[in-house]
Amino acid sequence: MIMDTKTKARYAARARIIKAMAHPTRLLIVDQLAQREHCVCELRDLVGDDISTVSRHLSILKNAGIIEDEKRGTQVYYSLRVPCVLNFFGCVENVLKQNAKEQLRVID
Amino acid sequence: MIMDTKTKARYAARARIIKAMAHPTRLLIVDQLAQREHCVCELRDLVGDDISTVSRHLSILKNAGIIEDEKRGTQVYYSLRVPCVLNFFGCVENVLKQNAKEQLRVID
DNA sequence: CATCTATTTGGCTATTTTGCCAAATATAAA
DNA sequence: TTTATATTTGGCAAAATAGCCAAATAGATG
Repeated sequence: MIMDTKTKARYAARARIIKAMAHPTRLLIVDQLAQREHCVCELRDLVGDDISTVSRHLSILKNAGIIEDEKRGTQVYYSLRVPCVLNFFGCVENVLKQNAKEQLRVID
Repeated sequence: MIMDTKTKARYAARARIIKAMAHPTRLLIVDQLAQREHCVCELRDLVGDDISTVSRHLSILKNAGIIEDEKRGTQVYYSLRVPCVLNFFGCVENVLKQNAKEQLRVID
């Protein structure tokens, strides 16, 4: 009972979105943008990486449709396009907490 | 205003969880396990990949704490440990729908 | 126009991820 | 014990990702 092409494509599309979130720096960026829009240089200061690296992370998130940009003068401001991605954090914390509990249980 | 080590570690931990989900096959597996537990060979039939590949995907999900396993006889049954990951799907569909809308808008 | 600042992109290397095959392991059954 | 089935693991090669530097681009300002 192998998957048809259409179903496969659907999962691939979903994975692309999630993959865009699957990086520490990009999670931090999303977290920051949840509060307010930021320009690239502000995010570089927060992240501490080379600005070209930050720009690449931003383009990955933008490409996935998670954030959007607006150029104002010489700066580019990024903001969260789909706030529901913030719901990920709650569940992720949940998983981490469960894992920690399990760790304790194993050690005992 | 660069990040401290602790904060960095927190985002890294979160990213590890999300990365475990960031693959089409693994999303399919999570989706299936949401309905009921499955043994590896059932999942292999659904996925269509080599069984060693499926096993590796399962170990990644298990390692992240998203699924758990139980050996019964010669088979290993996997089940969802943290159902809240299913909430991801709703938001991901949301993003995909928004992206499609934007596509339409651009074409017009 | 020349220059400055902010951002993106090309190009490169190092690292990680993927997926297969073959071999190892574990349990059940003959 | 031998055999068969289910699963995991080692090892490899191909592909994708990450992050840096340097160069290109774009807008603002003198």
